[in-house]
Amino acid sequence: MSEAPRDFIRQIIHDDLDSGKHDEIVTRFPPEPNGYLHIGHVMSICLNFGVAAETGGRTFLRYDDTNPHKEDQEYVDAIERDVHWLGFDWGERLTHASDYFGQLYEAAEKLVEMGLAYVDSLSAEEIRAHRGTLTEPGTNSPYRDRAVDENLDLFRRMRAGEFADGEHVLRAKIDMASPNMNLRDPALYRIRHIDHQRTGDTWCIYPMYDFAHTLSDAFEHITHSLCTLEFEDHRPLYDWFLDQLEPPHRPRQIEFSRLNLAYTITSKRKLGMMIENGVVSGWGDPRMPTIAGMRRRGYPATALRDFVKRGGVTKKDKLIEMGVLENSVREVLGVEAERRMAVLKPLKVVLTNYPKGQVEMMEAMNHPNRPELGTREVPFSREVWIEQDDFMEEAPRKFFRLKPGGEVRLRNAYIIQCDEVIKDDDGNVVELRCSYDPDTRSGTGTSDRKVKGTIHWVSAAHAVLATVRLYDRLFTVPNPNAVDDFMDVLNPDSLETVQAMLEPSLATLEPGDAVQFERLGYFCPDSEDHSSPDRVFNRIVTLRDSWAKIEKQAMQGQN
RNA sequence: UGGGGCGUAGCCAAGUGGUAAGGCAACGGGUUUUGAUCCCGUGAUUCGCAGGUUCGAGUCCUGCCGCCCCAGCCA
Repeated sequence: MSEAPRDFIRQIIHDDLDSGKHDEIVTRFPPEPNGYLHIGHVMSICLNFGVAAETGGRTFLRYDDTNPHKEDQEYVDAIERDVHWLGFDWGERLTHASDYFGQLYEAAEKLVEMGLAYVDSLSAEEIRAHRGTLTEPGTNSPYRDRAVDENLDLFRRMRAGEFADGEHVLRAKIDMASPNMNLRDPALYRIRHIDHQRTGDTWCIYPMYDFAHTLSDAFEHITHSLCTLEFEDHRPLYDWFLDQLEPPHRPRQIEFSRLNLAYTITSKRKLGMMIENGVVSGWGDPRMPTIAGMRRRGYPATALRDFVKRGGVTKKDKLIEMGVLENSVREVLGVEAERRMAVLKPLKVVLTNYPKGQVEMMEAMNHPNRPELGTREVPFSREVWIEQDDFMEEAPRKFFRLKPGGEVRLRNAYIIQCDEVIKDDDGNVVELRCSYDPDTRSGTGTSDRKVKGTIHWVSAAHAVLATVRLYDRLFTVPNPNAVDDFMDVLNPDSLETVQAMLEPSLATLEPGDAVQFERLGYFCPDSEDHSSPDRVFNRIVTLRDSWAKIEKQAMQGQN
């Protein structure tokens, strides 16, 4: 058992185990299948499955499918795939609120019989008007004191389909003057003549969240029902159901704060709008904060779990910087990913003193800190591609790369010197003529002279072409949730596509394999669009880049 | 302005009356054929503010301030 951090929820759980209140911890992850799971859900999944696993308990994956109007099978399939991919297993415990529709209905009748629920025939608008406001108490519905028999009859006829949508609603009879709005006679059942994805047309009345969720928890013997802060006000209602119905197992609801990531949005509605408007390609677009998107982007599941662990579990509103997530991703990939060379924005270099037609195979380590991963051979020849950014005609003093007359080491190969810069009619640099020093070959060279910079390259004659997608944050402000219209703060440059040159060994890389393109970042073949002739790579995350910082600071100093 | 929560460094976060852990970021320095990795070092006389209790307060009490959530027949 790993040493998990003792956040306030784990403390409660351990206290309950120590005191003998519970012998076994049972939790549940209860998504509504009306959208894809996102980074916020990752936290809930890790928490629910985590605390149970750490204590030898069990976790249910339960679909909160009480509103057939919004739900779809596509989402249930995606949810299962995503939870599994994240590394969790619910075993036999895959359930649905709809599994309990029968028991839920019976419990509702029981409340009616107890005089604790009534059928209200007011319209939705009238009910709203009777509810009062945050500072003013509500007023009782004229139907509030219907006799039990009449309520029972009406409720049964609601179920039998005798009424149209909205004609009646079953309400709990609690307190219309409660300062807690959730206790002002909340709706328990509404009429919806619509097929349910699982129960078909068996039902035309569907239970509301509070009622269904509380009882589903009780039915499954959930010990700790963990949810987010906005449900804090619902806890008195949760407890009210338990107090009145007295199920044999009494769950406890505990709330924690959501995980918000800076520069992203997690509202299903808003993510859906971005898809509709073509801002992104779908729920699994690599820029999306969905599990599907992050998986396609190349984020390892272990990195996501590590990220969530670093965030902690508290009740404080949080907006976590992207850097924390990126750090988790780099930390995992830095160890696991093999190194390769690729040039994203190619500039041709001709080695004028290198024999035409000659090819040398250069040995390169697959991982500088893990020699056990071995080496590979990379072909070297007279013409190579280097990165455009690695050459500057008028370079600042601290620029350690190539400049006219300057020297640089080609990684795993030779030291070269820039002799001539060739430009087109518009003055753009299109080619560099350089000479190499034969005594400086990596590993076997006779010269031990050193140069300040080392750059990556790809032999032009052997280069494998690929489309590489470079991603950036989707929004330009840290908290797009806080602006009037999130579409106003979209980052227009969240996707850049380049035609890159890869070293030959990359030709056979498959989706699912992540590698580091040295000096550039971590990349992986795209799981949707990559194929053997038409290679498509995603940049998962860049490497830390202290040169970029120096450059930025220099720019700011000038302005 | 009713009710429910939350305020410890730029972002997270330990701390459970005994003298402010840790991570990320930032900033210095070292190693390095990735300006990566790795390694070393630098941060709170102070915990939203003001009083009070106490030998002693981030922890207890009082008042104030700020932020978040709630008026779906959504979850």
